[in-house]
Amino acid sequence: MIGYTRQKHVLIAVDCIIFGFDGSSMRQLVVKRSFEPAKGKWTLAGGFVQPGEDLPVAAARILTLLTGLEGVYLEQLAAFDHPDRDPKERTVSVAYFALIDINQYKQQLSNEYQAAWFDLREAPPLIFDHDSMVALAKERLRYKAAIHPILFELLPARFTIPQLQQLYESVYEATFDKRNFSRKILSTGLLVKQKEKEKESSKKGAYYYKLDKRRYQEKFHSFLNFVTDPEKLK
Amino acid sequence: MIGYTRQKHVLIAVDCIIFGFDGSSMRQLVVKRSFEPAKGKWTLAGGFVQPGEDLPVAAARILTLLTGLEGVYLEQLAAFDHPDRDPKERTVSVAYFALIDINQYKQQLSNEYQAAWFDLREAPPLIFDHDSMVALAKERLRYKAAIHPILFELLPARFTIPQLQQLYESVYEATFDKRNFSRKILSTGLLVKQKEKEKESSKKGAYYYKLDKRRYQEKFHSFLNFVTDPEKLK
DNA sequence: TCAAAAGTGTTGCGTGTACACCCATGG
DNA sequence: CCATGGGTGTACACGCAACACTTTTGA
Repeated sequence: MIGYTRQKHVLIAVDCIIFGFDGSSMRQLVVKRSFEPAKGKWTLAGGFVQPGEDLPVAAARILTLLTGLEGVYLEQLAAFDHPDRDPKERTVSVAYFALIDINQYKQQLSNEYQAAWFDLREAPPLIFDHDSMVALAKERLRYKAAIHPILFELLPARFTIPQLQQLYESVYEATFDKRNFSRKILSTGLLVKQKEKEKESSKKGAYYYKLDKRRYQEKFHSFLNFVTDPEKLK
Repeated sequence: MIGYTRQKHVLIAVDCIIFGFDGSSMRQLVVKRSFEPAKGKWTLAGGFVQPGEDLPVAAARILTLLTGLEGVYLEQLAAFDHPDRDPKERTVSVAYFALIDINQYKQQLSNEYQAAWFDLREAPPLIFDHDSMVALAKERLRYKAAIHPILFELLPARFTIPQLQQLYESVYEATFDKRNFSRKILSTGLLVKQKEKEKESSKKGAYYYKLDKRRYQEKFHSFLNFVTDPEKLK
């Protein structure tokens, strides 16, 4: 407990792990770094926190800059600060993970930043400690999605139950029984059936559903226990 | 994405929420701040991260300084950085929460720092945003303890099942059925019954148990579901 | 008419919960 | 001998998992 003078000052940055779902597998958005060190290498979207900004604001700014989207799901993951994580200067980075609807991203896409979506299982190595940030984010996503209905953030406003199941299956790299899955999902009372069907991916067509926003807010903190097997979480 | 030059540097600090269990209720350790601003007010144990230290090392250092204990359970909670959270200078603080055996603390107690244990329900207001750090830590503790067997960190090496139940009851501010509780706890296979009994708090005496360290490591990530009612978690 | 995906019901089993009585002992 | 807290067993209900067949329709 020492006074403020003579304390070392550090840089403070934010890095975003951005998840999306392309209809069949989970993807993450990474960019090519535009400055030294490690220029041209793949990296998480990130940047320094600006004066007057707090961390969530900085994370949201970076996300909007890259995707054109606002109001997306954003959650603080952890602070990373190994003194030598950035070779140039001591930088503390606070990682955030974001869940976005990949279709909206496509509409907004500007090619200003060299960004690319990679399948989570085939992503290239990233700079510094970004790979461990991603690993932690994947773990947290599984953990949280087993308990709270956050995966809806990855889908468009209208979606079908088979699409939702595909999403859960790719997050957990597992398969679920479709009868049990739909019953469990519907029993939450979170979904509202629509009159229209999605007819592209099958002949019969699957009914669209929408989230009941009111119940979603209310029930967000409820345990849903989509995944019971503990091994799938760690 | 801008170069490093001309970026603002900030102070980086660590604050520790230290939980203990006195046998009947949950307590937290707070200290009187020894320097301006807010000198003399109650605050979390904290300090600036020193050059060459990373965050967990700084948190452990602060904890050892205050309690004399080493190797205690320590987990990163979140980074806090409202630009005006510290009135003197922009400081990013990373909060950690610690679980310690309060009896060991008493043995090690040095009065060098003006520290005090408060019942969680009767703690005084703390400076800056420390109250919201504590609130988040309480939430995280409940959340995590519902899933992982972390509360053992708050007990001595030998403990009885009634003591353990008292601990869970004070964490969740609820009461549990003792028959169901002991069955559930014993079914984890985490406990080893001892031959001796604890005879102070009852005439019959309650058997001591110890943690099976090997199984504790193995099963740490398992769901235990001690608390099923979702309302108790948020 | 057939292939491909959507949708739906039942049963068994295991886990959680509610609940009541006996045991050991110090005073 | 009695008051206090410790320890145990059972029955019921609910939730989860396993499992197969019918429906729709585009090609």
